[in-house]
Amino acid sequence: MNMEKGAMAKAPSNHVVSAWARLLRARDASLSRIEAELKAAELPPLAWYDVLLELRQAEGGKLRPFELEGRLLLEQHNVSRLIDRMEAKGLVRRIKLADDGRGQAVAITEEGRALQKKMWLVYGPAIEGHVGRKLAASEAATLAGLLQKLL
Amino acid sequence: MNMEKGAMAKAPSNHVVSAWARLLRARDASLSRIEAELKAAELPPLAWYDVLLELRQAEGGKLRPFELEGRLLLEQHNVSRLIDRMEAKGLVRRIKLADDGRGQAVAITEEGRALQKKMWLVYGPAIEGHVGRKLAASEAATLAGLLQKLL
DNA sequence: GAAGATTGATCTATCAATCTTT
DNA sequence: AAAGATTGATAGATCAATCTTC
Repeated sequence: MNMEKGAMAKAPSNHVVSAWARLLRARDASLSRIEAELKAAELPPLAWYDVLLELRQAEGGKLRPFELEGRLLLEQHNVSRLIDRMEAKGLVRRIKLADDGRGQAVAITEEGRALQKKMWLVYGPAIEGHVGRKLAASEAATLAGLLQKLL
Repeated sequence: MNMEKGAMAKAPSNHVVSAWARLLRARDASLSRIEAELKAAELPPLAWYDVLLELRQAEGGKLRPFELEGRLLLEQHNVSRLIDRMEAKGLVRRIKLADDGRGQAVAITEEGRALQKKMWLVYGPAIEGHVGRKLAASEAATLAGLLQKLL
């Protein structure tokens, strides 16, 4: 019986398949409802919010692209073009680094900080309306704990 | 205090925000790992699997595009082009309906059935390896139950 | 050569408009 | 007009290749 390492996984149980299928559906359904609210408020997509929030929380309001990549689970080329668009809107700006000629830093601007706050005014209530409202407080905590195990 | 209908949602609790953030991350992380396995096996993306599975489970192995749309949470034009690509590969075929001149049905082909089985041989173990393995049996059942509430 | 990041080409997703049948 | 479905145009995502600096 060769069962070493992570290889040789067998077929999943019905409970596991059900959890996986519902993870996909619950995410798609909730996200599309929440994104619809942002869109109705004429705000940009959630990916922009995620970038702005990470930058705002970072030391000095800036991160290097590969750090954003890791935190947002994006790939390098996607980060590159996402930053392009956001820089074009004045939400972030690229800064050359003195100590490493290869790298740059992406810094949030005042406009970026303002947009992040403005988006949260819609995003927060949307999370509450489409997620929080459907769960008891203890259920939300349990769900957060179980999902943590999948990371 | 105007609190009628679904309007006026307030800011979400920390547990709710945490559950939501992890729902997004857990889905992205698990999906990218699982899709990577399909890709390594030179198999098509999961969306194709979903279509094939829905068709196989449907009465007569066929569904109308708008039925697929509802089950897969896709939009009409996306279904239209997804079917285009799958039909080009011989996995499904469009059939004109006698009773409703507007509509068509999408039917799974033998090649489609074969591909669905072949994909499951990789997909099933990938679900077990990236999801099932990280949860106790009772945890998977609890997770499935909580996610159900979000639909 | 490897790390950090970008670019060109291509594929997919999305929006608005269109077409046919009911 | 409404339902079912498709199409043209465009934005975004993905792949492979490239560029610069370490």
